[in-house]
Amino acid sequence: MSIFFSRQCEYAIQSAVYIAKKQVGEWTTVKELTGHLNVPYHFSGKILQNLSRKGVLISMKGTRGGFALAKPAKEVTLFDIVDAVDGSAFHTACVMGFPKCGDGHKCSLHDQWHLLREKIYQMLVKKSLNDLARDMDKPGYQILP
Amino acid sequence: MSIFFSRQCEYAIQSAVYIAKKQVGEWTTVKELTGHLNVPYHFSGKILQNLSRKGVLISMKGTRGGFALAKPAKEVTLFDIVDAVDGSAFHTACVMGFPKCGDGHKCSLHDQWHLLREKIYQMLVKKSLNDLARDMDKPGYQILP
DNA sequence: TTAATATCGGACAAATAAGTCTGATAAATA
DNA sequence: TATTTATCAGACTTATTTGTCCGATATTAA
Repeated sequence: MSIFFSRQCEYAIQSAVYIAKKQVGEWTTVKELTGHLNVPYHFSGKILQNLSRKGVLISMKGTRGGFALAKPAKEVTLFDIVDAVDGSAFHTACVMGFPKCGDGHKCSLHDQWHLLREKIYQMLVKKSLNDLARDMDKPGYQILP
Repeated sequence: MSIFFSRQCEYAIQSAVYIAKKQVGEWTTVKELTGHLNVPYHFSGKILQNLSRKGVLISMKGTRGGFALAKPAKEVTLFDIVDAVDGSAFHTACVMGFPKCGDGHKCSLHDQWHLLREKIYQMLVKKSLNDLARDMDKPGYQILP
């Protein structure tokens, strides 16, 4: 099911994109979010709480409360979300899991994989939540209902 | 721990590389394998049995038994191993997990990711077990003890 | 034929990830 | 102030992955 990110991380990304579509100053509740996304209600709560502990989101309790981005959507990258949820171990670990693989003893895929994962990193770090939200509103890109 | 492949798949790859270093006609036992690799004994058995069910390995019971490649190491690609263990869902699923992402409704990363995963696929399908075994015997590439 | 040594099959146990529930707390509104 | 509605914290359950155990079967060698 999940390919490169954990399922929790996929949920986090989708939620962040949804929230990034909102006007500045608007709050998004878990109820609204899970009404539009295919994410379990209580699990969503956990994920958003985690993102606000990590400083990606801010939260407000009470009747008109909810979650919002801690920074402008232009300044939050996809990598920020991934890093907050899954970490960035993919940047150092051997793709085939060889324990000794490193600069001294490189595995047969080491250099190739290094290049590819750098491209993946660039893809994540260059894409802001603003980019994502904008793209997914274009015709042919619509995904969220 | 595991980055792109499941841990079981990492074990399978490492085991396949080890076996590919053997002469044609030699059998490798689970005991020998787990003596050299950092893979749990009984788990290793399961993994190799699975690979032989999938036709990647052949097996022989009894005193001089063990496992061996079903085909010459030149003809077995890394993708064959990955496909046998983890499948090839990474080829079709949306990297951010958007349920409706497809040719009609592409997500914002769709095309970029398509390119990258094709490069990953090429990396896997172009690398034979023979290549891997050869590379990992070179100085600076040594990983298996 | 017997003993030793290997895979095979299935059930089982442990660890991790995913998902749920409940009571507490804080903010807004009546 | 009381009620409503939201997040928050932690314990809990379920599902999946990882890892273990044991008895059966097949092969070799004494």
